[in-house]
Amino acid sequence: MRIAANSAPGGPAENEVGLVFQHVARQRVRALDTLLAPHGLTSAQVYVLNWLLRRDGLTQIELARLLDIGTVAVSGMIDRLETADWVERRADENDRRSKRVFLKSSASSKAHVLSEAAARVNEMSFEGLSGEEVDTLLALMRRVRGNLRIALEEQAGAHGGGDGSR
Amino acid sequence: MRIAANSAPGGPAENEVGLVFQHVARQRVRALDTLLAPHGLTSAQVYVLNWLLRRDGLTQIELARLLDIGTVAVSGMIDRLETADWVERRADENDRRSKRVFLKSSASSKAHVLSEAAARVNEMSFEGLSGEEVDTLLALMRRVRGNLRIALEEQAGAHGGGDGSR
DNA sequence: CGCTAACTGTTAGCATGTGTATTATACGCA
DNA sequence: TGCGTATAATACACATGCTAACAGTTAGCG
Repeated sequence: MRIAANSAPGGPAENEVGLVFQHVARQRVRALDTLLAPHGLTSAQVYVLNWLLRRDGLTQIELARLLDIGTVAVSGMIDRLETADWVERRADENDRRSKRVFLKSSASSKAHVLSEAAARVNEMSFEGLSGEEVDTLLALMRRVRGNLRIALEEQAGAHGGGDGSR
Repeated sequence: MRIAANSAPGGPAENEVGLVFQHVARQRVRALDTLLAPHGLTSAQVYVLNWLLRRDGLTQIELARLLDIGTVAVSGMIDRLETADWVERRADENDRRSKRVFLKSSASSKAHVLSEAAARVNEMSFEGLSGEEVDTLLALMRRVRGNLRIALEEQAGAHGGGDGSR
């Protein structure tokens, strides 16, 4: 099937730019999910577990900020991780609003699986790219992320916006 | 809050690489959704409409391939777009299994809104990057997408895999 | 102290994506 | 011709994200 080039008369080329970011992100999720499925884990869950491996006992709101998702999404994630016995919630001693999330041993013992899967997806992604190209790509992506972070804050603030839950 | 650098003892640096792709993709969705909400549209719906603006009457499976999602997801998308009266399904004359999706006038008349929103998100994303840097970034992203496309096919084929619905 | 505002987490309802299974149709080859 | 396979769309169940609304707790300030 042939698709018209970007400059098609009625076809906005801006759209294709957006799709490439969506596609890469989703492809990486699919690749990671496939690698993790035999262990009963998903990519999103592994992002949570990896932060906890670095820093056990994070509060849910700290996780939300690190993962750049809302507190509602974290709540659901921890529900599922807790049900599957990977983590447990414990009340914070100093602030009864907060709950801290701790890894259980079943999760800690899987640390190598998580790193290996992440490394494998990076290999798949960067096949044929030089180290320098990978560095360039990641540096540019981080600049884009920074741009969007600022722009989204302005966007939220502009229309009388929300509670800052993300 | 300070986060340990990538080389933290137990903390796999591979993970942070994955997150940057996830974050940029989600941030772009959020920015686009915010711009489109006043028009009663979402980013995913706009990706569909934009392809139809280029090529009206695509079948659902063609849309699935262009958007790199499964046929099930397309089915749901078109359900919602049809309910909101943006598009309509018509039976294919030559193949009674297929349904072709056509824009309704309410959608065609919004074409400029869609391009402007997409262009605005690109401005937000690429603020402060030179044209050359943007080209470099997009070229590298397309190479990554190509790598992952191949790797995912191998991954699917390797374990006795599926029906090729994506 | 007490009131108000901010913060943390959850519930409810929705959009978007996934995998698996099913139905209906089309096609290829004995 | 007819049987078996491939294809197109869908139903079902679930994971992940969102917004809005709420409850409980903390903190700030008169």
